[in-house]
Amino acid sequence: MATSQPRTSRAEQRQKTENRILTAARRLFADSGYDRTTIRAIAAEAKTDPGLVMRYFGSKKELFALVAEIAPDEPVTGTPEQAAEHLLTSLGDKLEAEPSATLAMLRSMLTHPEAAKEVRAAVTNQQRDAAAAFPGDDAVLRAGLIGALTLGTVLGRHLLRLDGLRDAPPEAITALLRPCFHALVDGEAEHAADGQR
Amino acid sequence: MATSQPRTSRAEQRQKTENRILTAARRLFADSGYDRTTIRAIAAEAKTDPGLVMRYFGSKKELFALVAEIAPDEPVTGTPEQAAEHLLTSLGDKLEAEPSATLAMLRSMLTHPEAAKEVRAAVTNQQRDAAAAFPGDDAVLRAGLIGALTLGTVLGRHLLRLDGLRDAPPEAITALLRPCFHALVDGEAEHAADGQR
DNA sequence: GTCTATAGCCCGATAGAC
DNA sequence: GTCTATCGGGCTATAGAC
Repeated sequence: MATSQPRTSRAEQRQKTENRILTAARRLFADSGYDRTTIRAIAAEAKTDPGLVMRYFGSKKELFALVAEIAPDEPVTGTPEQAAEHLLTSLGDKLEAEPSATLAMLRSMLTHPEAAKEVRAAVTNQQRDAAAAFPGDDAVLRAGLIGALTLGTVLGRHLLRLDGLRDAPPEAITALLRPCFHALVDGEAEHAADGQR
Repeated sequence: MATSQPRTSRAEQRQKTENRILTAARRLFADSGYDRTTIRAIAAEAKTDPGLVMRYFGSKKELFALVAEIAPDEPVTGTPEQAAEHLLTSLGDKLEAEPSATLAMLRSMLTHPEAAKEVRAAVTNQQRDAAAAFPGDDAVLRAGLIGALTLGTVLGRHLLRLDGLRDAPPEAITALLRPCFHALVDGEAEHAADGQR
């Protein structure tokens, strides 16, 4: 009547397998993007079989949606100067280490429509409330530019691994971009091509 | 002995078909990236059949390599201020209209290794000789940042189509980025997080 | 030369054995 | 519950009919 009690129960074993699958999926999606990552490869890296992956997570699309995510940024508030510093700090964090869940999303954003939607939504969100903290009537454009610059810098560091960007200390990069961000927040475009300020 | 002379010779007809294939391939690669673009779809859009596409261009990889390209930027020279203005003008051109050959490359750069190599090479090239025109010992990093910012802005406009960036006049964007570029060229990082300049 | 038919492969997903 | 075998379908690439 009494069932034997193994050292690791079935439930525990299943949990471990699920976690191995999730970790493998995150890594492979981040490395190769949605299309080039196969259920078979995920199963192999997680040391299980493709059938289990499908059984646990339903479909490749669902698995991607589960492991790829962009952590929402903290809302931007305060004076323009505080907003700029906040955005710089946030960029510094992304440069320090971007979780592979985010890299999976970024890697796929140009070719997987679902990922494109997520990235657009994340940037647009941040853009909307950043713009509210900026003076001037082209605040949305300037906030969008900050989003684009941030994205370009993160891409250059983690995905394209450009010279210099690849291994510079995050503070060196944010220090260099500080004048950029403050200029964009304040909205002081310079008009002359030849006069220097 | 004399062969009849049709109004459009076989050679002309073939030329026209090849051109239709090339145009279709550029458009589809730019829209959907390397993996999601199929030879079948290219043939359908060019109003031919997949066999001919393969016959004319050998393989999907070769066709992509033929139609996707990044036009090399003009070399950066002159004083730091001139270099900054040159890079801004170059960015303005890319914002005005990016050829679909380039968009095809950019669309695929995160998931197709060949495209990644090409984009890296293009950025690194520009970065190298830009750095030579900059003062300071972290010139390579600053030049790399300008490359990353440029890439982010172009991506935001043409591929992600972010609010504001999508339809702003190029001059409005370059005007806003002018202080950024000049600051990065000169290498005047601001150090204090709380003091404003 | 142009196009049709299909080979050969790998995929995501499923059914059923254990 | 876990895993194996396989289905149905899409792809690139090729072979052969016209």
